Amino acid sequence: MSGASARSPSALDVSDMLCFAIYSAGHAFNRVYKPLLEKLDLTYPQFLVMVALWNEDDRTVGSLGEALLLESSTLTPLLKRLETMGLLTRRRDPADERQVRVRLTAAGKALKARTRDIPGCIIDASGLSVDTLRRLQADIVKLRENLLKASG
Amino acid sequence: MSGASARSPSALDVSDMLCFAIYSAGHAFNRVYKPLLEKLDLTYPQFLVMVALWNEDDRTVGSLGEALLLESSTLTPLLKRLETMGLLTRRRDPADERQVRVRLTAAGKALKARTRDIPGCIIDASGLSVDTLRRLQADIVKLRENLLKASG
DNA sequence: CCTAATTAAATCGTGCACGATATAATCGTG
DNA sequence: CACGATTATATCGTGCACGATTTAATTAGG
Repeated sequence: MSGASARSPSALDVSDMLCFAIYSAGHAFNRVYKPLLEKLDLTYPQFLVMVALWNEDDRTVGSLGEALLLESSTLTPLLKRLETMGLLTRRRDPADERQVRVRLTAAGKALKARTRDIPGCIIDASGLSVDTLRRLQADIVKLRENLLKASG
Repeated sequence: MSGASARSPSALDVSDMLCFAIYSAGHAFNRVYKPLLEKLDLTYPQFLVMVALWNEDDRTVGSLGEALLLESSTLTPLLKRLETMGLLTRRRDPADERQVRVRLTAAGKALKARTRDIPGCIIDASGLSVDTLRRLQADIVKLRENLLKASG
């Protein structure tokens, strides 16, 4: 048999690769979120932007990008869609016209109430205890920090 | 202060969400892989397809989709690009013309030699011990299985 | 057989995601 | 205060990713 079945730490087989586990777990999360978010007419990345704004409103595009680790080339069209839906407004900051300030509308704020049961649904779908989830989350954040450090 | 800072298990704040940790860790992995894969002229999903084929050649599109948890609508254009690059061939199976068999070319097989130091680079970039990585991988695979079960 | 149902890929439309580049405003230095 | 450098966002091009639909081949039932 080939070396792949030896399951060495650096095995080059998708089923053994942590990066693939994370890549595919991301897709799996998306599949769980999709029916829940469709009721709100949001995609998952749009939902993340809304969560960020519910926790801190009136932010610049850059501040959102820092929180979500996304570039303006990703956020700008996404924010325009949310603006078209009437969930937020985008306006140049008069004090510094380079910046665009993103603010929730009343509808955007109101939408939060309709997300109350989502965390519970996700926890249920994960099939893991809250303690396990918390530990896993901390480990992955640590991993992410190391990876970002390594990639400059 | 808002409820978010209480860090309750179902806290609706991106920095507390496991799904976001995984989503952003996926992006972080991509950033580490990018310079390594650019030398091979591969994207990360293309690399995953090649890894799958290095471990088992002469597969159908469906078999690749099952291994990588991707749909034919994702794989077909991706495989066409790899075919254009001369790394693989796509041919209808004469025994069942519904299926398309994907086979590595000599160039595709040869490319594997140029990936030898990638696993080591990734392990280094992760900043974690091989044991920790292995445990994390197993936990995330379990999580993924639960999520896929829950999403039908 | 021969048609209905099933299966396998491909196609299409929408929405991320990012690097490279462009545009415009602000800052820093002399 | 002028002008080069920096900063913030937007634009463009490429490549996933998926659901819905389409096309074509195989299988099953009568």
